[in-house]
Amino acid sequence: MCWTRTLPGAPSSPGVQRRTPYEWMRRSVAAGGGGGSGKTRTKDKYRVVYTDHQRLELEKEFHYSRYITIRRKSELAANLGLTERQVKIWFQNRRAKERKVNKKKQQQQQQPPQPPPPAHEVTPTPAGPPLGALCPSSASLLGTASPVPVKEEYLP
DNA sequence: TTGTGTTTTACGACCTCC
DNA sequence: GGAGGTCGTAAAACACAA
Repeated sequence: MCWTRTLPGAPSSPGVQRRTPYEWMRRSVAAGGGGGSGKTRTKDKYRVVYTDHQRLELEKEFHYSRYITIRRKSELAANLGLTERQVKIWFQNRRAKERKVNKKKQQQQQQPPQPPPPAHEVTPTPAGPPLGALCPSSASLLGTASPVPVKEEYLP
């Protein structure tokens, strides 16, 4: 993901208009977030699309720790207007995505070298960019560069 | 504009840990 | 036993080439 898409309301893409998040919020409050009534997969709305803000906060949390604590989960859910279940599933899916990406990278490294791209396309950071390099907009919003400060919740 | 491939939510099945 | 993990998958949302 990495905010390379034209996300609505994303700071890095002010002029681009994707389907406004408020539209789906309006239509799917009951379906989205489980509506507090259990099933979230309804005929009316199969799945909701999280807002940039929700995704950003979740991503930030994921950068702090790939496994969220119960306490942080409930806090985040309350702050973002999601259910704890949604937060949990988001982290599960996010970890799955990371594994998938890592697997892909490994496969690419094991493959024989591809024909060299034109000189102007050679990337200067072949050794795996830091988090911020992959997600510049996210990184800028994170505020700090990679040694990420440990949140007090994660301290013993 | 449309067809197609990718990404993103959400779930069920199964497994592990306390 | 319940909560939460992975894995696989469905389907909507999205990006992009033709």
